[in-house]
Amino acid sequence: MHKRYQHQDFEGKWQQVWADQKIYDVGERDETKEKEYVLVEWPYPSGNLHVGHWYAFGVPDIYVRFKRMSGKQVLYPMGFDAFGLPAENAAIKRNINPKDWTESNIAYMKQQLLSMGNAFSWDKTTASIDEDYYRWTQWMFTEFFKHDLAFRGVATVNWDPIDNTVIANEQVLADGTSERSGAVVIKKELPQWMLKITNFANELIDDLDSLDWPHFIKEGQRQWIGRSKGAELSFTLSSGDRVAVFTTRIDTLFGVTYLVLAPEHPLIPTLTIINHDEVTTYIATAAQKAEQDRLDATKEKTGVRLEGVTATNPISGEVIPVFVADYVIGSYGTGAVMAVPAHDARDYEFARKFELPIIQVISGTDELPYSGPGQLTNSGSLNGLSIEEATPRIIEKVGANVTETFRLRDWSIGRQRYWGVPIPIVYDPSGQAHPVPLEHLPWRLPTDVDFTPTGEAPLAKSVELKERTERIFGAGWTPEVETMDTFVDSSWYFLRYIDNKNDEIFSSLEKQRQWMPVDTYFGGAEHTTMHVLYSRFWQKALHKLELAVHNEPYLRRFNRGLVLGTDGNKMSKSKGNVIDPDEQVKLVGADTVKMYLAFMGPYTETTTYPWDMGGIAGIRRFLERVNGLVDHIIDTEPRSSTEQLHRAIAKVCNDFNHCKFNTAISALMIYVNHVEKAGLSKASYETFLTILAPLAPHLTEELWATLGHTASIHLESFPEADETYLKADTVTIGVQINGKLRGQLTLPSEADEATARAHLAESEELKGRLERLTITKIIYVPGKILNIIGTEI
RNA sequence: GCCGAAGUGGCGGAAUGGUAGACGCGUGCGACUCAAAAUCGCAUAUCGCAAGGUGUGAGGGUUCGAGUCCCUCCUUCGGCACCA
Repeated sequence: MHKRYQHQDFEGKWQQVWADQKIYDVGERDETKEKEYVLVEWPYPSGNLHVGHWYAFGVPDIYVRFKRMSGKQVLYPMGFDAFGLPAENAAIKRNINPKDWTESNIAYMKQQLLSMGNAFSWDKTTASIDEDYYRWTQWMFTEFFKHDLAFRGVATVNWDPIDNTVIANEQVLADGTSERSGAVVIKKELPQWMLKITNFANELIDDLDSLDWPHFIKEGQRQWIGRSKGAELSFTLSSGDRVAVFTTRIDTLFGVTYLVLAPEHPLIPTLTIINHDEVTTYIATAAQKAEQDRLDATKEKTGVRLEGVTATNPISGEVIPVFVADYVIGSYGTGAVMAVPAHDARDYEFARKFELPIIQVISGTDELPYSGPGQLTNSGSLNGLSIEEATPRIIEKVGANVTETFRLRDWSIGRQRYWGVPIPIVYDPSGQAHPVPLEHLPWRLPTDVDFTPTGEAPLAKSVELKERTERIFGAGWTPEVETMDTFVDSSWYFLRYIDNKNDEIFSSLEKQRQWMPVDTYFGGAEHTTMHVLYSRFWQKALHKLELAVHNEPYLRRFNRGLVLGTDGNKMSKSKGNVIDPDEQVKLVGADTVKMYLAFMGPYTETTTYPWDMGGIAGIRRFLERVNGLVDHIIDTEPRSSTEQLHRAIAKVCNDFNHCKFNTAISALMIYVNHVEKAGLSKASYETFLTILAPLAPHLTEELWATLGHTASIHLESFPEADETYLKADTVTIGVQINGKLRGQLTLPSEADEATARAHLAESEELKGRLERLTITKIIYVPGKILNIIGTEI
């Protein structure tokens, strides 16, 4: 008789044993085995594990354990992305140091993570706040600086005019106000530390082709980078200046009826403009314009004509007016646009408002604006040509350059915050920036800082930082006072895991050759563009500087879904629908919680799953039955049980490989349903425990030990299905008449068509129908279907 | 508006172009019990007494055969959003 399933009696015990025996540590690379690097996004140590963490780390753990048992050397590291605003806010609120707060959270969270019973490679852990981590973050930044990949540029930032500080996009609320002060956020041009991600724009798109990622993630990145192929050409102004414009539709050049410059366009201040005051006022208003208005694409277009300035259409020689309007973006393309109101919705709207001529130059419809295919018209000698034919001719005629433009901007990484990696730059007395040399790294975050927000960068108030700079570099030298965006920290953590104790370099080429690239990266959909793109850039930049072996960090990427509350809403304290995983674990055990999350639905779908109390009870019920399975052991099991076992092995193995944990679990349920009735041998019982082990590591370990085993079940090999048991003697197939299902037929599994016909002739079920049928054709797909085509009498 | 994903029972979801609804939840009936819970057994897409129909968002198409492939449309979700 079996013991009751008391998860609380053994889950903690086994977690302790695994930790003591370090059975999940990977140690050095073992070249006799294939490697598998499984990565999950390292968490922010908020101090409390929620269901999302379980979903993010617990379900991939199934895959990890399966691969490990299948003979791979699996690296499944865990660490902490521990810089960031929440620590600063918590510290301000509780009047404690962000470092202490963060470190105590990490310690607590490690304990919680252990309670999940995951097979983490704890010997490879790291955290972004460790000095031997951020030292290298800083060093790589200085290398980028030396190679012009990090630079001081000008970026448009979100400016909070009440707090007088730069705020992040995420802190701008949907209505365009600041999350912090409630002020209406404005755009401001400020000098910023930037990373030259745009240098890699083409590679970041083109190299996606080599990756085994879902289509939608690749498309998301492509769209984010936003490559447009087109042409750049110049218009000559009445002042003699030339204005470059970028267009994807140079074929519509004859339809240009005006030119538009962005308010930020550098040429404007140099021009002699009759209505100078009006233009200046407009530009000032546009610059101060609230984020609120800019967000609203449906708002009416505004602009001012530059009186006294005209431009000449390079192909028609026509003289056209020039406008300044904020619907043209200064930082995209050349910051100037040739307006073709007949074939562009925005230009059309603007032209209607300012009563400008609209000349249709592509035929196809009378409905304007029109952007579909057609022939050129009103285009001089080019009339009648298709868009494709006309494009190269016009390019040649006006001497345009075929070019590409990107939506992607350089990455602005400076933050006026305390709790981050100090940007390792010092300025000499003339204001020239110099990288802090490696011997002085880590360039430590000073502690003598009041980080209460005032609008000034907190590090500017540090006496220690100022004195340190002067002591090391000389009198009059000053430190950079900004810290780095935390996305920088997480752009290379997977490289540190594999060589986390190296003092010489952030990650040796040797270790990279051994472990990189990441084979499977499980993560959240919210990181599709930002983090995944930034870290791809970082990898490419390192590769270019010959500091990284590989050009791409992640071979395979999966985005998981989102677990909702029982009411179908996103879990939130205010809705009171938060499921506390600790409570659930206490109630039903870690194995049940993990298996329930895996059973809810396919893991690699980016969708939502409401938490179902009945569903988790069902999983617990299943594990109770597994616990009692020992009572069904018999000396000689029937062949059906052996067949079912091997079918389950084959199915589970295949499903695990494809991360389809839900159907793998269902296969195991089918097996248990069968052997509870038919009985199973002791050998089969042991085999079953090994295939269940990745899903229920604690229970299977306990049952394994009960059988007298002294070594862990997790060191066993994953069984292989025996082909001879996968084939049944007979097979039941469907019989269709004219494509409609009309009955069934049980045949020997290797039956040929003649045999199938012979069985059909004897079928009582189908007799009546067949008598009324003149058969013209029979389609027989062995093991699948018999379709009889004919005419009914 | 553009890009992407998805629409299957009361619910979560299964289904290499080949018997739609596996598995689980829920529900109903039964067994056990003084009773309830737990557990076990049976049933459970839908219309129909039945024979037999009808069914995977809608409508077309390809095919011997379509949830699956193609076209048009609708709805929901996610991302981007004046990017020339």
